[in-house]
Amino acid sequence: MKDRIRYLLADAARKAHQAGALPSDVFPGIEIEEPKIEAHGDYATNFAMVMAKNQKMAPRRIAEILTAHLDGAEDLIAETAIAGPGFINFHIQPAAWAPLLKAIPAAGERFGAADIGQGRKVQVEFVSSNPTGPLHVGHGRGAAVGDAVANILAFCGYDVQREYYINDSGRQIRTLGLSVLLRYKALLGQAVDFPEDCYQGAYIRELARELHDRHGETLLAQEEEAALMSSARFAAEKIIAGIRQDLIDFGVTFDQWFSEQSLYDSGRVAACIQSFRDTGQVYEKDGALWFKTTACGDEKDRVVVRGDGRTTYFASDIAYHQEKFERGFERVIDVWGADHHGYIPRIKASVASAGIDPDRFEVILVQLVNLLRGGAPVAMSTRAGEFVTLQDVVNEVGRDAARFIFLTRHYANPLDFDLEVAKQKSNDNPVYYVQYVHARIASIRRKAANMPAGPVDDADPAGLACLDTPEDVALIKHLVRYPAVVTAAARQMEPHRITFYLMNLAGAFHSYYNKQRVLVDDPVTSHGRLYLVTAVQTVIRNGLTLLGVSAPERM
RNA sequence: GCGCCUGUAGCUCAGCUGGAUAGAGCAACGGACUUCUAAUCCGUAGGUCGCAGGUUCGAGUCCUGCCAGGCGUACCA
Repeated sequence: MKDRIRYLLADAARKAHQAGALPSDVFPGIEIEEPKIEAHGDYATNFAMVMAKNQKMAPRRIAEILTAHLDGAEDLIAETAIAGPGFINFHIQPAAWAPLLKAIPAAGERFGAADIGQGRKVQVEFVSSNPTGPLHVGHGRGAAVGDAVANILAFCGYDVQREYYINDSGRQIRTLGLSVLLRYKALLGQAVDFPEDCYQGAYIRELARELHDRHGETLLAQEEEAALMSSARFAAEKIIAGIRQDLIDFGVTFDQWFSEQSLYDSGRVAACIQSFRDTGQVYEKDGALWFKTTACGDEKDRVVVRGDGRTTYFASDIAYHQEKFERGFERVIDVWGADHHGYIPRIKASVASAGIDPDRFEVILVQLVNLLRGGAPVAMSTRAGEFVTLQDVVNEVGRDAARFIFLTRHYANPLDFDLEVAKQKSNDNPVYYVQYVHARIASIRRKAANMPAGPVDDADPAGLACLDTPEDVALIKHLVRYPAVVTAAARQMEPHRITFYLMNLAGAFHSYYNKQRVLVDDPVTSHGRLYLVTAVQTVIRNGLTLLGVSAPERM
């Protein structure tokens, strides 16, 4: 619809210039917007105001000239008006709306998609929780955001790969191994001193029991280092398997699980460091090896190899991100917790050092989740092992409610997640409000199948012509907006735009439902309205699918 | 100190990359079920968009400076 108006305006501007009414033939881009106020019409443009300087004319005068040269628009535009400092407002013919619906069943589950990716390869890396414990709610938000962003980009024509990076190397894995090994020894009757910096959670004891089930008492006979590594490997594998299952239960799957350790095993980290030595991007100071990240805007240089010869976490990160780009991704997107924001400059610096445009590396920083129960904060201490796991939350409130709520805020804002509210099947809980639309329409369609209203999936011009009440038009206008919302969500990587759109569309539908009966005595009207609500159902389902939320037939 | 994020109705938040008179939900108050699902709808009320400047025809939106809150600022991961 906007494109048609844009075309008409461009045509009018050209004709006005040819007729000598406009001095310049240089025209700015045409922005069409939807006014907030109904009296300002269905669409409006600031076109006349934007070109005022160039044309050296008053905006309102230009608007008059433009509207006078609008041509061939009678069946589309009922009325134009010039308002304020020079807006042109367009009132669309009520009958012009309904035919737009035909695009929805025509595209079906692809409705809303625009090919802005054009097959370009994008990687979205998310969750990537350390395999030292189960996922908690914060990871759940990252999972919901990452998965939805990946869905949206894929829907919009990108070739998307989802990846989970496993930090299965370094000191924390040793700590995990030690924690489990100590609990294992205690289990076998040895007196052990359990240090405070070991993982305290109950799941560590559980892992120790499983370690015993698998290996019996054989680890006691091994040397300390060997036993520790056995314990660490066993525990990490178990935990990763648990994380993978938790994510499956949450509706999230990955194309690849990438091991940090593999970067060391393949010699990739060492090669990376060597190449930086060769190109002089690293230097020695105080016995350590430093990377010149300040050259790319970081506030200080960063250590890649410590004085004791061990590499830092940053070293493998450098190698990892270079490896990503070598795999051919045009864009590499990492979803991180907001507490990691300080790492962006150094990773960007490392990417730039490898001769890659750092803008191709993007980070989505997801703010933290405050878990509440009935308004009261739930204790979340990782160190003490007291935290509510993602699995607990999914079991308690359900996958759909959890995922939807995670996406009801811009990710840059902290989120209060109240378990009691998430369980409520009321207006407080928007997921049911949206899903209810789908179920209600499914119910109408079931009923219609038993009526002589005829087939509903073909557009009947007479039926469409019945869709001319203000309620019909309001609903159609909502549906027409959907593709633009998807495009904006993809460009900005902001899934919450779809969430809010769906809540608004749901409101428009529920309102319609209470005002207009779909199945009425007149079969032609019934047909038209059934066609309309079926289109609503399709858009609701498409949107929910992008968010990873189900669209139920019954509730 | 420095860096990033945030500040919009009593509460929780949107605001389509600068448009016209500021938008929802919750909470409050008053209404609507003999009907395709009341997990719904309709109405009333609620605002100095943190503060102060600046940019221009026009600012919640962009720029600068303050104020407040969160997070970060390791040869930790």
